[in-house]
Amino acid sequence: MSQPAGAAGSVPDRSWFERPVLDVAADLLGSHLTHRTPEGTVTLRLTEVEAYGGADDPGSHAARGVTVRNRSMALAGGHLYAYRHLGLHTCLNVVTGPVGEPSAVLLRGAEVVDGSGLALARRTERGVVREERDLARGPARLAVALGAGVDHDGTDLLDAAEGLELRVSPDRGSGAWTSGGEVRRGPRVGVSGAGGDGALFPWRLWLADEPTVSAYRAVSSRRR
DNA sequence: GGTACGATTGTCT
DNA sequence: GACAATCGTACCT
Repeated sequence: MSQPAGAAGSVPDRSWFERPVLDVAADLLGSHLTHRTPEGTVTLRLTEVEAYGGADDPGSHAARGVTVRNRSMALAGGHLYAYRHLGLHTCLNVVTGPVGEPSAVLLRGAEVVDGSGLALARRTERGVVREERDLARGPARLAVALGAGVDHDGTDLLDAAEGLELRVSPDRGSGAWTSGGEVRRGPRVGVSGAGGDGALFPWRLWLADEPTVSAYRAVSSRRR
């Protein structure tokens, strides 16, 4: 398959991922994530992410240290941390920081810029897709559209043989967007516990005016 | 060994 | 707007 003209961005190196998690999160917005499989290729443009730190972040999986589930968070930056939530859904994270310092960026929303037919087919298998913007709006939907699951946990994005490739948006300058919408910041979605009110950790980042950004939902109090 | 709960989503009212 | 689905992990006894 030939590279489309004007293919967005460049492939970052390891040091790009080993920066502070908030810096990486901000720079991931607008970046393109491609997954090549035998059935086809899907490329996403990331529009919404959330940053999660280590022991200092009470909302993070790593708040109580590295465990079997979150061990991928402590890998070198540039790896993928994928986990199953509620036994139903898969959520994808890009690991940041150096080895042994768990932190990651949760991919919450994206626009399908290539392979929308394949993404739609994958999503339709799991339910009804009402609008095209819903293809990858929400972390679990994003994972389905991309064709990634928990078996991609620990995958290295810098290893081309894995079929996953990240390209940083060419619009990214030194920390500020010049086009394509501005970066907004707010409390993280659905995080319960000490980090739930978002006052201390407004680490959800998204691009303003993007229809693929998921709606904010406060922590719901549900009976069991 | 047992139990509570979660970085969600889809459906029903 | 509210709730059920569903299961692996963490924590407690």
